[in-house]
Amino acid sequence: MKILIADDHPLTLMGTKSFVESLGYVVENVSSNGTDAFEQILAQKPEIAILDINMPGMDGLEILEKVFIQKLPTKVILLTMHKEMSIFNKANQYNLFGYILKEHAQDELEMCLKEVINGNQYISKNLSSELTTDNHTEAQEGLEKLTFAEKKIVELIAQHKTSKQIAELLFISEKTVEGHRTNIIQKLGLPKEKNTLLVWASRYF
Amino acid sequence: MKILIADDHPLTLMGTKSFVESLGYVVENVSSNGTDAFEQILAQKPEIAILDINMPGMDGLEILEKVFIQKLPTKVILLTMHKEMSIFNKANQYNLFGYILKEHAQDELEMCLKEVINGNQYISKNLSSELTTDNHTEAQEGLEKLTFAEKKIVELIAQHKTSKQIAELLFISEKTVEGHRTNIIQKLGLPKEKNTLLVWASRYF
DNA sequence: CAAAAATCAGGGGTTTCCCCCTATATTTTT
DNA sequence: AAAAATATAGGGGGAAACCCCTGATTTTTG
Repeated sequence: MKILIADDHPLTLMGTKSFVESLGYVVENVSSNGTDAFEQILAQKPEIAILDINMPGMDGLEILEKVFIQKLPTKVILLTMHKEMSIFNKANQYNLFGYILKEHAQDELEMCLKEVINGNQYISKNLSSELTTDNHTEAQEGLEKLTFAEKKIVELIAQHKTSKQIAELLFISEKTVEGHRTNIIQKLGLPKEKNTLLVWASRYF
Repeated sequence: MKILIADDHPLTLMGTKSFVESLGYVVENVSSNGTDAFEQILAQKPEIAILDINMPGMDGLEILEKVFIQKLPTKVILLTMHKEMSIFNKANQYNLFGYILKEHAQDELEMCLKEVINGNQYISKNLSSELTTDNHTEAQEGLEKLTFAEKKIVELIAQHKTSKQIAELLFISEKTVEGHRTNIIQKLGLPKEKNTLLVWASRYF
């Protein structure tokens, strides 16, 4: 039973590792960034991967998506601070095995591992009650309305790229980028002022 | 040598605890919220308290302040994700003994503990290089360079007014506003990209 | 399969920001 | 008194953002 744990915060990584080990499991691989974690999943094919959602490079959600698409045998447990239903919903499309809030990890991780090992899904009990009190959703709610291509463009706008530069980066026409911009503004419900999208992206992305 | 550790994330708390213990120290108290942590400091008077800054109830900074005001013997080490100079500056007014970024905890905590036990202050080596990207003070410093008329214009830019609208509001020519804009950008040292002033004003004003 | 959605691409237009330059009146500093 | 800073204002121009409109291809979904 090989278990991989990935978290970009070293202390949390160590904490998770020693906690899982205290439950009697063997942690064979640890990783502090998403890209490395996925490579290890590819190479080592661990039975279980406990992944933080917020990581540099590739986040837990992206790894889960890749694992699902490539039909890898690794069962993914997402460990996160995010109580948002949106992330959970997204993750749930990719055969997610476990979803646990970091705050309740100590109470739930043991049960979760047992269930996941038996092939069952385990979702944090506290999720349903807490996802009502969500804080910074204004931006994330907006982002959810966007398609993948649109989100990519918002990301580049936040990096102060112009439509021309974005077009070059994505190998598409400047006109396409402009079209996306118009749609994004529409979807986000931004006021009809100049550069509101730039300001929005700069602030919330 | 009694050490107290407080962190609201159980996994990070455990990680920090086991790491500190692996360095040969004894952790006598742990706490997952600020209020409880301070009560334990009051009751147990540990030599050292390693506190997370972001905690519910009372944060690390508030605890540090109380410890300082009440002249408690506990030496406080703040463990944080925040690279901001502002927080460090505030903390430094209260006889802060250690300031470590979570990302570098593994490299620095051992040295930090040694120094703090010897009565010395230890500040994260990585702080100095990273605190250049401080937001609040940088903005305020920038504003101080501006004249009264320029500040007024920045204020209106932050309210999403265009140069034309600003001109009408201030009963001056649009060209004057544009001239001020150019000078403001110059004084603030903003990069030569479009709309940087708008983004700057929106964010920092 | 058919409908809907996403992605791509173009024409044409307006407004805004920002740049270059110059210039004048007033006030402040040296 | 001379120099510097401040606030004012103008000409002209380029780049970008955003608007309107249309259309095609591909992918997803019912």
